[in-house]
Amino acid sequence: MAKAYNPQKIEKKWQKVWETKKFSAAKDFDKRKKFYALVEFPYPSGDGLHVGHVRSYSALDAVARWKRMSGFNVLYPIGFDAFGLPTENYAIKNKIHPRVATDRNIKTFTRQLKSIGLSFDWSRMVDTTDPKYYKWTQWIFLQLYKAGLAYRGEIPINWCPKCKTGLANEEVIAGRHERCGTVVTKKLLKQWVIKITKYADRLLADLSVVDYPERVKTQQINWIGKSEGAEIDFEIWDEAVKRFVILHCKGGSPQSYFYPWLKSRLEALGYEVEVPDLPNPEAPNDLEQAEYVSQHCKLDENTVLVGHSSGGHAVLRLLEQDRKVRKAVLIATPTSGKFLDGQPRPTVLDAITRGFDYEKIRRQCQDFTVLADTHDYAVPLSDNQALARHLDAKYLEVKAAEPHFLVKKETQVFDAVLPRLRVFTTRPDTLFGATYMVVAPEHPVVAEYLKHKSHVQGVWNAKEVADYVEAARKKTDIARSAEDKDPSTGSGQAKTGVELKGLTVKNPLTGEFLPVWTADYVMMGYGTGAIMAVPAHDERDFAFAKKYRLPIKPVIKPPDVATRDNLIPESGTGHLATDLEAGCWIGEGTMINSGPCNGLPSSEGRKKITETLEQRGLGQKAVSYKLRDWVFSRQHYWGEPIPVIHCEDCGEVPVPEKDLPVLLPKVKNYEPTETGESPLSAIKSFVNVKCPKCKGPAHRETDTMPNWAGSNWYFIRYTDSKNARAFADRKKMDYWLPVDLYNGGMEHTTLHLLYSRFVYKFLFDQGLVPEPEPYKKRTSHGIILAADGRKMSKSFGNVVNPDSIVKEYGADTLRLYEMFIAPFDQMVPWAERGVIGVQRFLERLWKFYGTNDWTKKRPPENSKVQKFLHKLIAKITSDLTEMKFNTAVAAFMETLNALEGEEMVSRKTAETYLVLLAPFAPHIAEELWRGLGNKSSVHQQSWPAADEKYLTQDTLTLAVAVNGKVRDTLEVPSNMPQNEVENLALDRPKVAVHLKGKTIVRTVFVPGKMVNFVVK
RNA sequence: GCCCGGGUGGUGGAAUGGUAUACACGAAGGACUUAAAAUCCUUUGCUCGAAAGGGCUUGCGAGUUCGAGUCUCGCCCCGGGCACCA
Repeated sequence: MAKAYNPQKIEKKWQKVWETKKFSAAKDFDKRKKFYALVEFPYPSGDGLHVGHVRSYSALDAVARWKRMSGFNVLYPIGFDAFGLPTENYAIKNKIHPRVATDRNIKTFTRQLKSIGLSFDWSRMVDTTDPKYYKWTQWIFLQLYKAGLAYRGEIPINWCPKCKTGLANEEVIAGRHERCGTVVTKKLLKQWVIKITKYADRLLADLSVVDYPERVKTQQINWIGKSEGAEIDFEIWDEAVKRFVILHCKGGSPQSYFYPWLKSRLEALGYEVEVPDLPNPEAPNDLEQAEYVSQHCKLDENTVLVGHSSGGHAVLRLLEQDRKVRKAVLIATPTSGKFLDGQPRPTVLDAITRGFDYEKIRRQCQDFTVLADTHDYAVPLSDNQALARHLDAKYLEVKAAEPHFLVKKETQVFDAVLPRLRVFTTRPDTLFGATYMVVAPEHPVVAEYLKHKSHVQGVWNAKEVADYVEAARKKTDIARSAEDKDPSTGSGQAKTGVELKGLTVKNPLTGEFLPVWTADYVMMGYGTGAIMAVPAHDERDFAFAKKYRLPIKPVIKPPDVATRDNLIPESGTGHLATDLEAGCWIGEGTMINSGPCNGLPSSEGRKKITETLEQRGLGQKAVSYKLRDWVFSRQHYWGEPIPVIHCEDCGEVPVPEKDLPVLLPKVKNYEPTETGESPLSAIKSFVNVKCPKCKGPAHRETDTMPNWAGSNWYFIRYTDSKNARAFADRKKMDYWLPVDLYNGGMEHTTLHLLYSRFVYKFLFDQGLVPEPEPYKKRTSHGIILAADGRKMSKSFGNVVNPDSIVKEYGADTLRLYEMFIAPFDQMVPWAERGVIGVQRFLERLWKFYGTNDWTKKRPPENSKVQKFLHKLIAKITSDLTEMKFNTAVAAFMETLNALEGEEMVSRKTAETYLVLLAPFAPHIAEELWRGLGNKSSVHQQSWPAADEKYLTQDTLTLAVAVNGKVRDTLEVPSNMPQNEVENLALDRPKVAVHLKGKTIVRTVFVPGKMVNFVVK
């Protein structure tokens, strides 16, 4: 067997054998213990497989093969994540249908993957663009929809002007689209959004039960961004308001429903409140009730009139009869007489029939608020809307605590009666230091202000505010944050903003009046979109206050500067010296200028102030997350159609499950449009459908899903990839899930990894999957850079195609090299000259097996060889466990080097070596194994165990050191007692030289390692 | 700015607080060859020395320890993530 090593020939040969024998097929319900190894399935781009794919796939292939040999029933599947922009762009550019391009690319990828000898179970292959697959992607969407976790909202979203599509927050990296690098802008679009935020806390908490690398966990923790603090309400001050008169509903009384609660809350804030006992509550007469109020209550231009349901009619009637009031609030007041529950209410109907002179009413009061309940059982929303229109009122639509606001505590009513600005802060302890407020330009209070509502002294700078809001809307995120450094301080940012002149709020604890600003350094999407600015203790507020000469009021005294004790704040941030010079201290300290809290440590003040606010109903503990809801719409062709139909009468109607999948139609033109509409919207036969509910005319949703939709759950499908009745059989899921080992790229940490954890948790809540976490263990490979240190990219022309390496060196060389090149989780530049080292190793291995005559009887091998072998068994086993593939390959090389120098290597040793090598270099191991005359495959051998007796040495090389410096080494039997070793060591001339004239004060003996003399 | 990684020969890298530089690439010298490639052998951290041998060395500076690449503190540099998140 002196043939030359010809990898191309033997690799093809064995790949064929393995495929026909189905060595890598996973067996459902097998009695062996299961092991599910998963790699992120590739996106089949036109560029073909990348050496980066090979790195993680061959590493996990080694693990999968090793696990099989260790007696596990291994599932190591593969598939293709084929929907998405790259294919669509490629198709547009080359005028090929994406379907055709995808099929072609999948074919290429399959050929390439197979050429590497990866032991995937190809029978379970999935393709996310296959209707049999995406039927279930759509089905999962419908489950989310039914659970109220998918909704359509008109929100400003990230928009890529180049790809002409909306993007999720996670797809924007440093203000740019992660795929094409274009600067992302904002666009107001009606979008499908998934409420991933509802799972924020669990996604965070369950990170403690999974085995993920620390860097992955931290990235997810930061992305979810939980902050604990408080929400605090600042009353929007109207100095004209002095008293409230509350008129109850039909069947009510001053003691019923929310009236006593509302009364006491308002009184606590210093307002006069009257809740008259209206006559004939069971059969209210608006004229009679208005007359009663007119006579018994004090109504003037400092009064706010509040009417609940039929009480609202009395309010309207009073105004109609020339009573002037400051403000009127109408809560769920009927106007059409069409009651949703169809119950008769004749006296209420009388009032409606009499009608109201809205023009006259509007003259009596400048400020109307209409509060509607979205799940009212009696008053339709349209009644409230009509009323708001007639009165030019501020219109609020809320979901009441109980339908029609019939409950003891109704915060929504309180909010409507007494408008307040709610802020979120992590530092309630600095409440006494708030000197102004800032709201995001998108905050509703700004729009109200511009509409001349919710203010008192008048709107003095409407144009300035409107211009600012418009400018902020147009700015990209990059432009917002690139407003860069303040030249005066070198840090902080030159923030912009304008005051909403005429708008004032009241500090709930101090009663101080504070101006309100709008500035784009406050984000609408975080917290409440409004902050209390504490310039003395927040760098951003500080910079803003300095620029606009707003007052700065210190309320936290930093720890003692003179002693420099306790200078590190709890948060770990802040640099005392510079902060103090700047006049801004963001750390902890002692409270000053804070009334009853003076002298408290700030951490305690936080608790005390929150409690005080809670007691007075002016605030509460709150948690805020940076995580945003997941924008799920894409205005593109090559994606899963969102299975929803819009009907003029029924509104949004989900496609019935029996009608799934909603097939992607064949179209001529799949280029994205300028308008933000999907190209599907031009396909009449697709768009125009019958409503599944009422059979009336309706149209289909034309947005498609993002590329992450199909990859959310693909690992579930692998357990039962051909199931036509369910997304997977529950018994099979119970057997295979969760994934035991999942390897993928760091770039997916806050995308695919987070999304799929969320979807899996959701499915778990629906009782559809067996566990709350999909992946037991996650590992991450480092990316392979090009030789020039840049990212491999077609545009740089530095991409290495694995085909050429396989052709020149063989798949085994490529596999071993990629494992050898660096630690698995570390990024590394490709260096082709290093490939030769691995190839030389395989050539030497080939020669070693070819030149020994293994058929001849050989004498028993010496224990030295046994030791090499068992050391190798132990090393390879532990390296596979710890995914240290680079040192495993080094160990194979080392051991071969050692064996080459030995005369007596038994056939058994030679065989075991190949068994160990089989997971790493499967082809050559198989060829040499069969060359030794074995009939069965090397891959079906069981994994050897290292024998302890060969791992211990009978002689050891000990280091002899003087004062920690090694001076000599000593060859001794491993069981030699300490005193004999010491005596031996003392006799060594090299040691003696350093001991001469000194006294030994101590001797340190480390068994098996060294002896150290400490001398003076 | 904040949060993670990381810094070891010419290069990729190895090292449970115990002989730093395994394994490999590259380089130099040699063998084989008419020659080259391939292969094999030798050398290869720096430095002083003819040699024996000595000194120095894991980004920098301190500390703990009999002993530190490894642990602690401060600083510098590189990579990644987040980025006005209140």
